[in-house]
Amino acid sequence: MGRITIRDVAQAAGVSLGSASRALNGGKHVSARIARDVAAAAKQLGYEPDFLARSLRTRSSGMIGCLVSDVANPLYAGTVQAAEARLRDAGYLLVIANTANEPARERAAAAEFRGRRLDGVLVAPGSDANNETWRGLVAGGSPVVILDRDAPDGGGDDSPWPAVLVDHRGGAQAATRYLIGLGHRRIALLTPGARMRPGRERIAGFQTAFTEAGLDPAGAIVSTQESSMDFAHGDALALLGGSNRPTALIALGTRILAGALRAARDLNLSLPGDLSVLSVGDTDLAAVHAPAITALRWSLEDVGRAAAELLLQRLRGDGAGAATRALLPVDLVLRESCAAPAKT
Amino acid sequence: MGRITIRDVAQAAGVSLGSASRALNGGKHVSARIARDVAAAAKQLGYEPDFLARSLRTRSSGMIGCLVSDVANPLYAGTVQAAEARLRDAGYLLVIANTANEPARERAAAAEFRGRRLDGVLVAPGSDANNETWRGLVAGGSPVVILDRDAPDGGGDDSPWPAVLVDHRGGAQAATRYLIGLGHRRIALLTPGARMRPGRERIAGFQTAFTEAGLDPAGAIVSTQESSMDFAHGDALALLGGSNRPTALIALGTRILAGALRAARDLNLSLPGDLSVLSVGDTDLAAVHAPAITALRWSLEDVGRAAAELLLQRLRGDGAGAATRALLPVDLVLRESCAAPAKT
DNA sequence: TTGCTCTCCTGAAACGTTTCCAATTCTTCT
DNA sequence: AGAAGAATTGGAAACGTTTCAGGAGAGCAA
Repeated sequence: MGRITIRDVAQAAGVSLGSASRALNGGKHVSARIARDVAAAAKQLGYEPDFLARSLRTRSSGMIGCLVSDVANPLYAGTVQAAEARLRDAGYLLVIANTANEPARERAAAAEFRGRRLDGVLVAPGSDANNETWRGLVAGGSPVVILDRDAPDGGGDDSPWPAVLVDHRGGAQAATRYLIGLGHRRIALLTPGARMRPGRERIAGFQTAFTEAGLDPAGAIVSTQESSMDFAHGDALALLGGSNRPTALIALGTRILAGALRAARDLNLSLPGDLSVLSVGDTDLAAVHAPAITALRWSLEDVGRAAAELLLQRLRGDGAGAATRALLPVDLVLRESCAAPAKT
Repeated sequence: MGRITIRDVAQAAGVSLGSASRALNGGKHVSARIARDVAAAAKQLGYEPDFLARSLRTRSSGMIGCLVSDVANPLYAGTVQAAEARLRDAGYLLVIANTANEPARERAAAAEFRGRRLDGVLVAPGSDANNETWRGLVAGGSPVVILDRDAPDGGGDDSPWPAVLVDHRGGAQAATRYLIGLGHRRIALLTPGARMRPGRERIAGFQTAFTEAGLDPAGAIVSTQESSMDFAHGDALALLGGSNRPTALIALGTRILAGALRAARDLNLSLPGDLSVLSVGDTDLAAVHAPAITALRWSLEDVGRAAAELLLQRLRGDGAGAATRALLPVDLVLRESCAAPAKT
């Protein structure tokens, strides 16, 4: 005695297979009597439809893929969670694939997704440059929504790729302006490399703020690094220990920020007296550190939700008139870690 | 012109459907010539097998579900990531379902998993008590591995449920012993409620350490709370502001720890002079805080990996002789946040 | 040569749905 | 009343794969 199929339900209800299917799917062209009988039979037998069979027939798996470099990174985790919530409400399941920033894994995951006939993909690859991955995803034919990355062919505003972007440029610019306004003239930006959009945009905004203020751009010190705490620690030590050290620091995320803070502590620099620190991304660490760290904040939930919404739009088919991209704002949360630089 | 099926491959190679299938699956009873021709044809046509159709026939979806209360929580995210890596190497895709601790969502997800014919499930429900969820999962017939939770019917060591457990009891006991050894006699434990295994075990270990030291158990103050920063902040304020305040604090995770640290700062208590603080879970915050927080640490990666391994074992069928549960150790990482209490 | 086993191969039957097509019944209008 | 049209229904085909039941040769012993 195997699983209960729709066939059993039809038999129990005394109707044909097709009618049972129509009745269960609430389709039209079903009499009230049959609808009732089938529903009753289904309930009584404890019938549960088989998604696999259904998918095979309808060519829609009801699953969305999520290609992301590092789910354990809080910045992604929050996004994924929000997207999952929205998608599951819409009846989709979310499949995640961690790429650990390895192109090979990205390609493998893209191929896997294609074979599994996923209905759509949310993607934030480890590098913008990796065209292979993009091609692989597109080949599947299902809609793709990009999470805070530039699409391969011209990231212009008319790019055909639906995307959810965060206004890192505007945020970085606002933060830099703020520090400049406090009197800082040498500011260091510690960020993961320009390999990806967030880093690129932040650097652009950072430098724009300098030039628009008519300041010597040499004061805008960009230090790119991998997102490792130890690495950032070493770099920050070198940066802050040298002569003519910056008077303010903009650091990305928990890890780099942590490394920078440790370095400041090692050098006995007090915050914000000797050094102003500003965090890109409002983490628990920034909020609770003493002194509390002024931070750029954007909503991870909004990113996830917007991405899900954009994807659902495409899946429903009304992709024509709808917006193709969303630009989410970044706010500057003022706390205690920034002040005017010490007089020299 | 649609997708390329195995039928096209067979035709191109000039063999029958069945032969093509066997050739591609590397099965026996295939001549070298056919194997070669089929492989060539498949490659030339760019054939990619359809997992859905295959699944329907083989009754194995190649997917593992992961039911977890909060993926955005770093404690879970790390585990999920490690599990995903191991499972994907084995050819499985990981499907996540966030339950946000709502039993209704848990039940819905369990039903969804059943309908989708997932091959196995990794589960860490929001509450041990919710038998509905368990029943729903089991009904699917596919193996279930539990992540750091007690199974419903008697969590004894001979429980039939494969599980990966973390030795929170041992960890809490060691931490408490350490604080007692420093001279503390009033210690507060801030942890999410006893609703779930980790909390229960920690409380048990905490209290055991007191009784085994022959101390007044009234000194072991257990303060349970939801994992919200603001909540913990308020509670910690009340706890530390009152008369006869504890001289040491054990706080769980980033959020509660952050709340507690904020409270200590608000009350102008210096660490570790006025108050010793110990973190359960080694987060970035604990590592970088000034002073650095002594913490209990266990490996999230190991939990995920072990769970995946346990599940794969079942899926391969050799569940009989294999170990049914793993108990992972918890280490005490000594840092600067604990010291002997001030003399009264 | 005959019978037997063994290997390789083909054709067809599943897996559980949805959906198309044709057949039937029920309305409704002239 | 008769017929056109709509609504409902049953049966079968399809989705793309794996696997089962056998058939066609080939090798080998008698």
